[in-house]
Amino acid sequence: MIENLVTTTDASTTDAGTTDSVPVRAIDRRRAQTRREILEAAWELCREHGLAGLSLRELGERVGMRAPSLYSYFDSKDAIYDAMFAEGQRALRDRYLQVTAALGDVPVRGLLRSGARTFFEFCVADPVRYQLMFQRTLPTFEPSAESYALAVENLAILATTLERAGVTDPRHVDLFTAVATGLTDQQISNDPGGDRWARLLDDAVELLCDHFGLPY
Amino acid sequence: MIENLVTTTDASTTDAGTTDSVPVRAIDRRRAQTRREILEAAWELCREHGLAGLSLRELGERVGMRAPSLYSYFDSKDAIYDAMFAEGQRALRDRYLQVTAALGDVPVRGLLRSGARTFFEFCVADPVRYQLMFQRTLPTFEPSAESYALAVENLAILATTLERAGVTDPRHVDLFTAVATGLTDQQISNDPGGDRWARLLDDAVELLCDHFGLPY
DNA sequence: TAGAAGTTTCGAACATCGTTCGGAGAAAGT
DNA sequence: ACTTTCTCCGAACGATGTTCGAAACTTCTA
Repeated sequence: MIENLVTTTDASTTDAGTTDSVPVRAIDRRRAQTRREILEAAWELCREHGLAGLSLRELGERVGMRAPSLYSYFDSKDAIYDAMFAEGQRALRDRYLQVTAALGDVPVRGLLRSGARTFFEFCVADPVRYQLMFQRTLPTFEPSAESYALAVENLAILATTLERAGVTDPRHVDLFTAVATGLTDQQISNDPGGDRWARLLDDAVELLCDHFGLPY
Repeated sequence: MIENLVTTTDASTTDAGTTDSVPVRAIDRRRAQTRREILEAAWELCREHGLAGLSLRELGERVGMRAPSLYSYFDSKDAIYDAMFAEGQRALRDRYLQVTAALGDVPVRGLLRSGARTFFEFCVADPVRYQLMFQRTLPTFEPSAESYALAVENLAILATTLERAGVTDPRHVDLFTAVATGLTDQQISNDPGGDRWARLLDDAVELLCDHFGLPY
């Protein structure tokens, strides 16, 4: 059982996509709903035209308004990216917790194997999201403190998983993340939709476990 | 002696940074010189404002002309990126050949160690160049056939090096590149200017060599 | 229910961007 | 000296993110 390690900064409960806490007034619920629609359309457009190809006029059109109207929901274009970034981090966290909870008692190597695969498949499932979350590619965008905290939290979850598996040396943690992201990156960049590097994942984890001296 | 192999398309000989082949007419030499100046200024600006932050008006100003004048040297902004991409690939190839030539007869593990380190240090030395060459981040830019051929050539050099060291299994080649790029990417993204992942490089190569069953 | 307060929408406009066009001026070739 | 070629740039086009202000709509309060 994984208890409440959640209640730190903001975005307390797992609200599946909302940035603000759950609204009470009807007007606020409508507003939050529109925000969700905008973000959903933004994801679509980014997948169509690339992350940097997002146009506010086109985005507005897709949700039935003009570009300036978007500014009553988000302070800027980068604020939209920031909300998407936060959504991605929350989705990854939920996936981590979900997988960890479903696993129960599993040998340490299985723990690392499933951790690596969870990350890998999460990234491969949505390359644009991966680019936004892990590759600092948009020139003006930088995640806000709140969103960055979510990323830190996810790193902490990873570190906890590794520690639980007996990996304590920081060098080993770094090597593990490097190999996982390396395989992921190659897969997305050089064989999108395929499994050329996906097939190497289990072997790589096994190799690292040997190197770390972990039991089976 | 380099005779008149000029009349083909372009880029035949090793001209260390020029895109077109070595010009004979004075006017063409002047033109090539201006192209080099533009590219040099473009590198500078990209390092200052990020790869996507390059502005043609600002670029023109830095080389003493207005933005439209750049169009007599490059067909478009993406053509400038393409020339920079090609420059990067040529620089990496030269670095590869230079290191390989200096090595002479070296045990296979040393070969792989120095190959990985060459790549790593080349990338870390200029993150913007790395982003342009290896991360598909600019939405409209795609390397031209000529430039892409340089990238393929570099991959071939890498493959040859691995083969010479006894690594023939394609899965092993893929794993090697994934680990090398993974360490590189983490270093650039999460510890720029530091050596947090650089220190792991030799260990990682050694680990892979063990896994490949290579002699010492 | 009437009016005040707050919120949402959008046309117009600004600065900036990559890019095109056309003409002026310089350089090169004959 | 004449012609051809090339270089440079002001003006302008369409697109971008963003701001402003005035309407229209919604919500709250007397």
